[in-house]
Amino acid sequence: MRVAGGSVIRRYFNEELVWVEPQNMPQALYLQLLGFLIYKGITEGERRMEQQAMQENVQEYKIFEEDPESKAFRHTSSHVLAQAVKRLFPEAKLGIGPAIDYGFYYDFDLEHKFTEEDLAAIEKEMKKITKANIPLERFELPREEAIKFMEEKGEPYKVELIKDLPEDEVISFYKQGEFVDLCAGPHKGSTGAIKAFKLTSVAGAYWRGNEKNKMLQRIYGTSFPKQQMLEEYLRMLEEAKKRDHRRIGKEMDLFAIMEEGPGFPFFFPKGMVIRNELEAFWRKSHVKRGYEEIKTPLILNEELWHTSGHWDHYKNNMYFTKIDENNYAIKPMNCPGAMLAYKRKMYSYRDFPMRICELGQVHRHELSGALHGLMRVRTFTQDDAHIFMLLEQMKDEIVGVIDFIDYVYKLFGFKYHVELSTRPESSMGSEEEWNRATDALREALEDKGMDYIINEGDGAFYGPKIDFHLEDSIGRTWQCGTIQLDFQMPQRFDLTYVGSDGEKHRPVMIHRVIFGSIERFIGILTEHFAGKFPLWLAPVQAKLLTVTERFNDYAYEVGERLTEAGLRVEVDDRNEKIGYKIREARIQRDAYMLIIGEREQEAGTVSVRSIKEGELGEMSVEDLIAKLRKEIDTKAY
RNA sequence: GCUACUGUGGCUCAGUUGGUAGAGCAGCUGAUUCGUAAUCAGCAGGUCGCCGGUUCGAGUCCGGCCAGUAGCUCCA
Repeated sequence: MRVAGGSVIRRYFNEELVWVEPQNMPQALYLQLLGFLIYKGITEGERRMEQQAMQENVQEYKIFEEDPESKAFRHTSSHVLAQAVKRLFPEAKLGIGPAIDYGFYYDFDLEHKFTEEDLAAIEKEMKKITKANIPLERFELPREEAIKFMEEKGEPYKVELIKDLPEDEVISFYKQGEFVDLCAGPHKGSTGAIKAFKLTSVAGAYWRGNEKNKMLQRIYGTSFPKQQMLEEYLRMLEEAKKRDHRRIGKEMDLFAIMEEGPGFPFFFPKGMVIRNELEAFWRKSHVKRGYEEIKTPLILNEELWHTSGHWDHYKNNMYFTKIDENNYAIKPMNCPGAMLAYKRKMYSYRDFPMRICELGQVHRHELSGALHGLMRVRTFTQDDAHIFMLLEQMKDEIVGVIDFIDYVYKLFGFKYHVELSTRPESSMGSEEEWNRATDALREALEDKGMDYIINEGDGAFYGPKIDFHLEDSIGRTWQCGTIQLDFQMPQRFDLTYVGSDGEKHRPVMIHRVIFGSIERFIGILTEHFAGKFPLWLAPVQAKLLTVTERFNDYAYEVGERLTEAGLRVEVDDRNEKIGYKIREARIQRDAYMLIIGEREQEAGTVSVRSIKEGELGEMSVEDLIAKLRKEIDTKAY
């Protein structure tokens, strides 16, 4: 994984770490880097220097999560966990126990449900094991013996794992004291290497990730070679939590999800400012790229969804309703509506490529346990587009969309990764069509020289797709942009155009989104910027704070001028102390605080304080307006 | 949907072995007119998620439902 050198951390404030707006580095990446540094065991002072160096010229960093040495370290931690559990609960059956990005986990099958107290007891037992500094020894067994070995130990899950290994695979075990585990390794030499760890949570997890299998209990933990590193890491997690979009959304009064509508978010005035600015930006940038906008209905009859294939492949996620004894569905996707819009008239090959976009609100019945703030909801607005074209225009169009998405994400300073998803089990169309479509996407990616992961069987039911994933503040990734190639819908809806030969032909179509969903995108933006949005998105761009009520008139006068200059302004004219007003404005993440008192009134100026940069000193109102306008206009379309 | 946990005034949280709700902030009123992260005082605000059960008595125990959190599964 490559990381371009970016600004990481700038200063400390009252002992508390201040997160710097990651202009070109997402929070999670920052955490990873820091985790890596912590892992390397450097001191606070060294770390700051290290960070300085990172800012200036470091082009590439190997990340904690991928460092093989630290991975082995966390993996050994999971074995220690399993050993401790086996000591305390001998009847527990072992599942799997790998290292993960920031820690490790182990799955157990056990009647008894692990409690908080159990975790504490297990931790204690783990301490004993690490203190005893037990050496880890690797040994190998032939297949049959390995199976017999695990059968004798009464580990049915391990037996299953061994049986599923390829015939020629070497079957290796690691032994530490009385504990033996099937494991490919590598590991640390002994349990004493693990100096600091913490079990963080217990959760259910299906055996081998299949919901038809039994649900096992999974214990999560994290570990480090030094206690101080663990503490540092846990503090980082706390900091990351502070930028959770659900928390900031509440603090800034942007949006909320209420008990009366699970998964159906409300947007309040300040949230709507962000939303409307995003939509305005979206429209302008689409017009510039030759898109035309449409709007299709939320509700369409059931017949349509049979035609589109949604009935067969997506029914479980749809909401239905009845109107005058006829069956209707609330749209879970915008494509069928777009198909009908296409079919309203005849087209020539000269009309292509035809790019039709739509901010389409969809409803999907997501599982209750999957809902998560704005990131996973039951109604959301896709910034959708359908592009109709000739086969030979396909690659250029895909490349065009990739560039568009890249442009938008870079504008916000997002780093992202790309996945290519192939044919799922439940799908329509022929093998040949799928191959052709998948190849087209792959070629476009390779043309652009983009790194991508292949995600087997994860495509949409009507076609393969390229997904763009952005990270949230604690490193979870969320799919936002996607480009999906579709040979099915045009067939199902019998879409045609007239070619140069005067005959009817079938157009090729792609679906794509850039934000993915406006809701999710706002959630990610909120965390990415920790609520300190770029000025063009900031709900309040300038907040006027008067030192005493005597300066209210002047404040309103200045406010008027700023409003006329097109800025979003609020005046805090309350009878409160200036420190109090500043504190509140900071919590609200108002972009610029303008302090107005005696000095400013007399000089006809304002004292400027930026949420990002702190005090900037006195400024004339004209200069301020020029500065803010310039900052807003850095956003291009 | 599954597993575990959680659910007390707008927000953040107290509430001891079951005896009939408490704080801070926000809000309102008044005083203060005070220069860069919380001025002081007073007032008001809660059928303790909902329904049922146990009990003389339940925020506190039990059951069901609803919602949330973490993870699994699924996905923009």
